[in-house]
Amino acid sequence: MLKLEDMAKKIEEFKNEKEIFLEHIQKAGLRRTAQRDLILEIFLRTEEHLTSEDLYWLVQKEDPSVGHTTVYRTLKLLTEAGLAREVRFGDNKTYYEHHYNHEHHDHIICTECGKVVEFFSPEIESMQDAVAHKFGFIPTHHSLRLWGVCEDCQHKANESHPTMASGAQPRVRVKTIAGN
Amino acid sequence: MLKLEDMAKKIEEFKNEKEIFLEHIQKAGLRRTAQRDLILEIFLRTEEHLTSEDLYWLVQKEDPSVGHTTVYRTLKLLTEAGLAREVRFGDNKTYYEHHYNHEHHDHIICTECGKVVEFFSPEIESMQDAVAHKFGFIPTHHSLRLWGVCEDCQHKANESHPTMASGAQPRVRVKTIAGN
DNA sequence: TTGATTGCAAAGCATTTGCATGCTA
DNA sequence: TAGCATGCAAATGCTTTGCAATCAA
Repeated sequence: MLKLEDMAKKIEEFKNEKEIFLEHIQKAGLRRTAQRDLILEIFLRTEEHLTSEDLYWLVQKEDPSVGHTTVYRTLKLLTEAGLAREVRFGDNKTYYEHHYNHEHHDHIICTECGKVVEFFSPEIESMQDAVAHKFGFIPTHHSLRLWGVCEDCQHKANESHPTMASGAQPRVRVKTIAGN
Repeated sequence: MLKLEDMAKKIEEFKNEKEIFLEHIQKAGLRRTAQRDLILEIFLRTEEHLTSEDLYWLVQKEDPSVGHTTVYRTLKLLTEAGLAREVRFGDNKTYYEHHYNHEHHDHIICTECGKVVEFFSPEIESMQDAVAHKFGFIPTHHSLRLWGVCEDCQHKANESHPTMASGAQPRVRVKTIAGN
């Protein structure tokens, strides 16, 4: 696919997500505001896992008047609208990632450097549903996280290095193709 | 198996877990104290998912002089020793469950009543390992949680009822046999 | 005796809430 | 105009930390 087409698709996608958002706002009897528009805008253009805090600082750069609270509240709103998804990687922070128009996926997290790889396994998905039904549950959603040592960190294993547990490590998000 | 044998096995298991604990304490150059003994004791005899808070109150009943802090610190210790495992069900609390001598398992959580069912699926387990290796990771551990509506709540679906999101619901732990 | 352990109070941290003010529909 | 939204400060809830006193080895 051409770059131009990629961009066109991206723009299209943004438009759709904004429409979804406005629709949700209307249905819920809420109001469209400049802050919500800006926060959504910046959220959409950022293809990363980010915390409310992260997003807050990005928003700050464009409009320093926006407060922490509004970002929190808007992220909840985006989650309700199906545009964002909450994820946790074990560092006791809530990350948000795009949800609408994005394939569902799970995460592998490196215990050494904090790198996060996204993957998708249809087999695991269907077995999860099977298990849920076996216990009489109608499944709604799930969370699967795998932890381990990534290739890079296995090679660095000789050198001494701090582990993730011992301090904040930069988190890297690695885009990945489907798993199985 | 006779009840008597069950009890004998239980006692045996407790003894082992205590030994593990003492061993861990020794290896780490730490010290055995009355508080740690008591907290471990009560943790072991409680076959539930419990929070530090929960455990604190149970301990209080037997020794009101023990503080919150010590329970927190001891639970961390038990986790390091491999006797406890931290779990989260989405209500933003850290639960602890027995880990040593207990089969590894995952959880299905009812989104309506908060019921938690434990299950184990060897197939899912091995697929998880396969996925990790595919991405170059050496897997260490994982967390799989399924959410859905349990059988009871499906039947109650006609009556009006609050959802879990709208308030604290009693959490029930259901002991379960292996999943697949 | 030495240094780990405890309990209290205080601090942290992420998140939520109360409320007066501002703004959308 | 009605009432939702905002931003600040304060409150919350869970967890950790500083510290003086205590206790195990």
